[in-house]
Amino acid sequence: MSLRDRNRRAAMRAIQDAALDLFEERGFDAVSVEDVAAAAGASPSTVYRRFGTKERLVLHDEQDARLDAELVRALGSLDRDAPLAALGDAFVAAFEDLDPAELALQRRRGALVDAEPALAAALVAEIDHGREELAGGLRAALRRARTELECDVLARVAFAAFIAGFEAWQRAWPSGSLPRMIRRAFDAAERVTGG
Amino acid sequence: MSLRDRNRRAAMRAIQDAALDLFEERGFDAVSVEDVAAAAGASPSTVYRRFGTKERLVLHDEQDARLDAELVRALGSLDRDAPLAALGDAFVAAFEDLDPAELALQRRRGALVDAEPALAAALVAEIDHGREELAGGLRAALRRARTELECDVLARVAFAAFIAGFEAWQRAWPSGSLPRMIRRAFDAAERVTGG
DNA sequence: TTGCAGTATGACAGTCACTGTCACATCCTG
DNA sequence: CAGGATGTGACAGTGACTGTCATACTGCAA
Repeated sequence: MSLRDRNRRAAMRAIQDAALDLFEERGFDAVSVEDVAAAAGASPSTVYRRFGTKERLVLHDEQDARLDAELVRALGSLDRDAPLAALGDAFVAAFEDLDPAELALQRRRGALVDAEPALAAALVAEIDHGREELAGGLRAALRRARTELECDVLARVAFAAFIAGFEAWQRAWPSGSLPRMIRRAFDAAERVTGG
Repeated sequence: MSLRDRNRRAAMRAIQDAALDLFEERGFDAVSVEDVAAAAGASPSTVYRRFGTKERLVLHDEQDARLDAELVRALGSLDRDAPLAALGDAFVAAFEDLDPAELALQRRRGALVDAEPALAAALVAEIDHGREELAGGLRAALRRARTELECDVLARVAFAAFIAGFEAWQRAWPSGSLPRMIRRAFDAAERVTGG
């Protein structure tokens, strides 16, 4: 990672921090992107260049890369007889050993998303994009063992369990462990299907 | 249903028809709400009053009420030992015996949603709202038999299967039956879990 | 240290989705 | 036919987002 990249990350963190402060204080709707830019000592142009949309000021997450990597890894060596369990392992692994500061940031963002329908909508749309990529990967990895429809359903169920676990963790905050909650959600998924 | 209601429905259908025509012809982004209003012989004010957002010009569906009703019915007499199957029955029932014109409209809207990320995002958000309501209903109906987490996961898996079935039907168009595709998706859900 | 190439930045103008308001028309009801 | 309730269009305003351009800056190499 070059020096430029590091600078960019630092700048984005500063802007996101300023944005979260303002949103928590006044509410998402009552704060304009211009306000955020001013508070962060940047121009609106820069904010848009970095984050693209107002919603991504909240949703942007450096941690996402880790989940991607875990899922790619899981796809590489996938147990064809228990694919959901394997995907569950990947999600759990992606959220294990998280920095407490990172965990608090997750919680902070989650609280805003809960309070703001516009953020919830944007988050769901983003997640759906990741879900689609996973479905593609599963189709490739399970070409022989499963139908296209099964791969699609599998990807959906996996993300369904993940999100359910994440939200259960948020409801239980500050007690409870995120990876453990995700694990429990995957277990629940196996329990509620098939009677 | 009063005369006023009937008039309103007719007006909404006319506006939605005009909107779909324009969006298919020029693309969603290249058409403004003002264009739609002009084509439908109404004012932008009226369009916004009826539909709320530009996306809902495409997503609005009179059929939604039927799905709601079926889900409420399913919740009323829910088999606690096979809740996913019962929900599957409800989704299948909601899309059985559909008017061919209604079916074509479903397909038309689906094609636009596939082509336009903004529409996909709005649709996913709308569905997520329905999913949340179902989760609430399940918590009430299964209070004794299942945990909150299980109810949440169950609602998510049910909608996951439904959407997967719907999309499979779209991919297979014009062959294939929508209720049968939904049924197959629910079967797939039971197959891919616990495997 | 300095000069250079590539890149980030900020200013600006423009589009359009969406909101709220108000006067006016139109429609069921008694 | 008079009444209030309801629907409508015109209008002004806000703010998210886009594209462009000149300028400033940064990291690298000589």
